Amino acid sequence: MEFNDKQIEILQVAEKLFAEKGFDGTSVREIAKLASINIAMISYYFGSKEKLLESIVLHRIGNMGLRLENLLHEDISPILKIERIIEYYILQVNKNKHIHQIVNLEISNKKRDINFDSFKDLKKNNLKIVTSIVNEGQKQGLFKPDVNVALLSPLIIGSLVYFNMNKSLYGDLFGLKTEEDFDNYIKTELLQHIQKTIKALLVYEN
Amino acid sequence: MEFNDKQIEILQVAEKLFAEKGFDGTSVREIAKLASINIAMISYYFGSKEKLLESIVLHRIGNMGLRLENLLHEDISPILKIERIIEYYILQVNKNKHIHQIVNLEISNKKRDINFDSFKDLKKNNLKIVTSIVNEGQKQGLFKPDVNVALLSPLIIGSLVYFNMNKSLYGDLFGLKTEEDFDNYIKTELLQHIQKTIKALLVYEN
DNA sequence: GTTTAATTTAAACAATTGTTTAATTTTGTA
DNA sequence: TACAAAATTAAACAATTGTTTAAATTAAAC
Repeated sequence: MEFNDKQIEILQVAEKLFAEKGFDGTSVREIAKLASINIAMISYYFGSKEKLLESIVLHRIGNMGLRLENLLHEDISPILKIERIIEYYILQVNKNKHIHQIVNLEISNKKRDINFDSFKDLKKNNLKIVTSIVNEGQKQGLFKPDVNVALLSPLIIGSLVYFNMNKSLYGDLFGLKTEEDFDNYIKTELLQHIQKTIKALLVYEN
Repeated sequence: MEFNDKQIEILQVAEKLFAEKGFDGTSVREIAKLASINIAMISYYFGSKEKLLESIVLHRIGNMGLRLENLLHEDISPILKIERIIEYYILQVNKNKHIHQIVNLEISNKKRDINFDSFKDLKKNNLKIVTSIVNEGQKQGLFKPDVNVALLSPLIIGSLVYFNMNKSLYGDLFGLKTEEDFDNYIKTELLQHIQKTIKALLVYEN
């Protein structure tokens, strides 16, 4: 699926609004207004409001091809690999927070019939890579056995999502005022905290 | 605020629908139909749809008074206390998953002007309790220093929320088919995994 | 320059939205 | 039983929803 510049502009505006106000909470007229186009263009280009959402997902997935595979064969310690993966997850999800917000909002919405399988496949593939790295660390005697690797990403992404959802609370607690403050905190403190946590879970103390 | 039986019935129906389809995705007519009442009763009892949502929050908060305080003064190890707290969190949030789903959906919705401060206060109070328990463990030399306690609940609740949101994915991965399977998995595997993680972060290895 | 196709527009469409009205029924009280 | 208050109803309200229409404009092709 190829999108021209005008279509991409619409996708971006809609992505922002859907993330902020939800799919049902956003009207096509709002999108049209903010994108400076006629309402009819949405149906003209995408067919319907629902298909617009599907296009957003498709468009974002296409530009989100993870490069986790590269990590696999790098000649660094499994510990460092895990650290890098966590950093990559946090930065990636935070950079694309709008689409993640949308997916998180809509994925469990029972009335919607939108296909998020591409997201699911992405996650399954990432899990395979992380699993093989953990196995590598275990073979080298660095990592503890009996770790449920599939539950690591709920920890990483869940923490980030919950942190972002409760901006008001954590803004109070950590004195974060601007959007930039939040971004900085996530990229430093929160990231390090998650790395520390997962290392504590995986790695033997020296 | 006191609610009669009929009002509570409406609150429960609305809570379920809001959680499943979102606030904007649920019409008052749906609620009225499922609760077997006339549409006008919603305005009559609660004033408006928005105030209905506020009533749901109020009603749930009232029945959610945490008993974490009791744990504080029990004569058990800080390690056990932390385990208990995590168990309590998971069970409590999972039991009230509908209202948590709603709050998570709506708390970051920029168009809504609903007061979730009661939730925020609850969280701040819980944080105080957890902090004092962690300090206790640190004084006893059981816990490591330099742990960001405020980031523990994103880990706990975030993991659970993310797990619940991605039912389809984790259903595939762990072979969970029914709602009961999920509930069981959460109360056993996921709970233990989170306990293990946080203990690894906090407690010195023996 | 003419013709065809693609884009853009304003207007209209029917359906649904949350809320209110005014009449009716039920309930509780004296 | 008679009265007043509360509860319930169907209908109407105006506003907003997503989508379509048919005409007008622009761009591309020949």
